[in-house]
Amino acid sequence: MDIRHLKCFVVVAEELHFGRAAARLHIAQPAVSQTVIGLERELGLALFERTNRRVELTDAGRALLGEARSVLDRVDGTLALAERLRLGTAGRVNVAVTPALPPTLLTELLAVFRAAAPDVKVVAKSVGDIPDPLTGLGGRFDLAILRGQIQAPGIASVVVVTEPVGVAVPASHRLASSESVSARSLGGEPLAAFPRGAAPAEFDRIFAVLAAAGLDDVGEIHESPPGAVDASLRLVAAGEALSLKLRSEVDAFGSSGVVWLPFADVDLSVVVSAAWRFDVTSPATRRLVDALSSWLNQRT
Amino acid sequence: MDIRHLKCFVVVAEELHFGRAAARLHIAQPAVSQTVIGLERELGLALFERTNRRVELTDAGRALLGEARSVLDRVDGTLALAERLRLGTAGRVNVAVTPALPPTLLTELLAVFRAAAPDVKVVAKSVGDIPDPLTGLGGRFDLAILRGQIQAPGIASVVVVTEPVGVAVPASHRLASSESVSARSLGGEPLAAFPRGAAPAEFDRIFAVLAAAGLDDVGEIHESPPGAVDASLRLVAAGEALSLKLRSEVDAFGSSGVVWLPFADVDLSVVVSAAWRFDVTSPATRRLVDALSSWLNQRT
DNA sequence: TTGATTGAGAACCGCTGCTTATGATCAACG
DNA sequence: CGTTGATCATAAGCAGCGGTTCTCAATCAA
Repeated sequence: MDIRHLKCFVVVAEELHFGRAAARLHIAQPAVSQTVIGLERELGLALFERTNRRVELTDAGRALLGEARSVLDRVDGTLALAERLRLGTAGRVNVAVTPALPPTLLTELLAVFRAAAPDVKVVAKSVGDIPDPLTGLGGRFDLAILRGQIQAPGIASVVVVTEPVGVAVPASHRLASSESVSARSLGGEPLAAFPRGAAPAEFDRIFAVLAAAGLDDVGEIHESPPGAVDASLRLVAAGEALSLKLRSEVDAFGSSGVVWLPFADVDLSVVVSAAWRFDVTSPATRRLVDALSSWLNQRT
Repeated sequence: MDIRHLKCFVVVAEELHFGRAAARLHIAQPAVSQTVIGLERELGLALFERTNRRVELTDAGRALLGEARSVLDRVDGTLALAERLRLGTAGRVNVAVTPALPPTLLTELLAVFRAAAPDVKVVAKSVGDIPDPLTGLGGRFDLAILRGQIQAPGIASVVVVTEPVGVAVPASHRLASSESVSARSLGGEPLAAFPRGAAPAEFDRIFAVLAAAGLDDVGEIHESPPGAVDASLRLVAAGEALSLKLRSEVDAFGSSGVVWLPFADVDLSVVVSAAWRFDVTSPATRRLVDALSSWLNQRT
C-alpha cells in the first residue's frame, strides 16, 4: 500500500466519478482505475461498487475512508512540520549561557526569541566560563550568550549589551553619599567577589585595571559562588564588604541597603555578546539570530 | 514522499546504522542510503549526521521521527482494519426486520451477533411486509429477518423459530377458563387485528384457515397499526375484543387481564426465518450467518 | 602503514506506473 | 429499437524509479 493508492482512493470516494477524480489528481483516467483496482487487490476488499452509470462506496470502502484520510492528514502534518523546520519556525535551538549576565537579560532574550518563533524550542543551558562553547562542547550548542567576545574562525558574534561595572556599597558606608568612586578609594576595603578559580582571566583583568588606576592594597576577599550575585550583595547590605557589580544587578537586588556607584577613573565594562557558527546554522538558529539583530537595531 | 521513505527513515533512526537497517528492511545497504538521501532532498532537511563511524539524528530528524512513526502507525491501523473487514470481524451489516416478530427475538439475535463479532455494526431497520427486502430494496440489506420463508433464486434462508398463533382472551371472558379454543368458537366475537391492507396475503391466509375450520361469522374487527401488539392487547384486557396472538406476545404484555389459549383444531404457526443472498455476502454477513446457525444448532 | 568498517557513488536492469488508444456496457433518446 | 453518449476497464508501449552488485572514500584501531 502506498500514499498514492490512498490519495487516489480518497479522491475517487469524494468525487464518486473516476474521470473527475483523474482530473483532480492530474492524471489520466485509466491510471485511477488501475490504482484503485490495485488497492482493492492488495486489501482483498471491494472499495467501490461500479455500475457503468454510477460509482458508490461499499461498506468496506466507507469504513476505510476515514482511516485513509487520517493517514493522509498525518502525511500532510509531516510535510508541514518539515516545512516549518526548513523555514526555522519550528525546531530546537540549544543555547549556551554563561552565568553572571545582567539579571533580566536572559528572560528578555527568551521573550524576543519566543515572539519571533513561538514553535521553536529554545533550550538555555548554563555553562561554566568556557572560552568557546560552540566548538568546545562537540558543537552541541547552536548559539551562545557570553561575556566578552569570541575570536575564532567561523564564529560570528554580535554585542548584545554593554554595561559598566561599578561598586556596590552599603548604605551606611562612608562612600555611600558620593557620586562616584575612584579605584584607589577601595584600598583596604573587604570585597565580595567570585573566586578567582572560576574565571581567572576575567578576575585578573579586573584587578589589573584597578591596580593600574592606583588600587594598591586590595582588602580581604569574601568568595561567593560564581553567579551568586545575591550572596555577595547580602554581604554588602550587611555592611561586611563592598562588591564590584553591574547597576542592574544592584537594582534587581530586593533589599535597599545597597547603593551602586560608578567608577570615576576606570572603565570596567562587561560586554555581553551572542555568538553562533557562521557556516553551519540551523534555520531555527538563523531565525533567532535575525530576530536578535533586528531587536538590537530597533532598540538603538 | 512515500511510505517506503518513512519506513526506511524510522528504521535507520532506530538502528543508527545503515547496514543493520538494510538487514531489517530486507534490502541492500545502498538502497537504504539512496532512500534516506531522497527523503532528505525532498524535505530539504538533513535527517542524519553521518560520520563514517557514527550515525546520529539531527534535531530535525528527531523532530520528524515522531511524525513519521505516527504516519506508519496509521498505515498499520488501516491495514489492520482492512484485515478485519476481510475476515468479517469488523464492518457493517444492514438487517431488514419485519414488524410483528416474537417480542424478544430481535434482542436475542442482536446479542448473538454482538457476541460473535463485537466490532460489527449491526443496523436493524424495520421494513414493511415487503416480500423480498434483499433484492426488492435495491439490495441495500445484507440480511433479513422475516415471517415466512423467501422463495427466490440466490436467496438462502434458515428458520429461526416457529411459534403457534393462539387467541388472546380477556380474563373475564367465558372462554378464559378453557384449555383451548376451536375456530368456530370465535364466531361473532369482536377481534383486534392489523388492517388487511398492511399484509393482505397473511391476513387472507389466516382467515381462510379459520373459515375452513368452521368459523363462518367473523365479528367486528378493530384495526391497530401493524406491529402495535400492545394496542390490540389493551383492547383485549379491556374486554372489548379477542385477538390472534403468539403466546410470547401475551407473556410480554405487562398487565395480566389477558389469557392466551391455543387453538384446538387449526395450526396457525408463524415461521420466522433469516434470509440472505447466497452469492454475494460480505464477510461480516457471512460471519453473522455462521453465528446464527451455530446458535440454532446449539439450541436444538 | 595497514586492515576493517561503513556510508556513498556508479552502472545496470526489471518492474511499475503513467500514457494513449480501444473495448464493453448501460442509460437516454429519437 | 437502434443510436449516441457517458463511463469504467483493458491493452500496449514507454519512461523512470527502486533495487541490485561492484567499487570507492573516509575514518578508526592495531
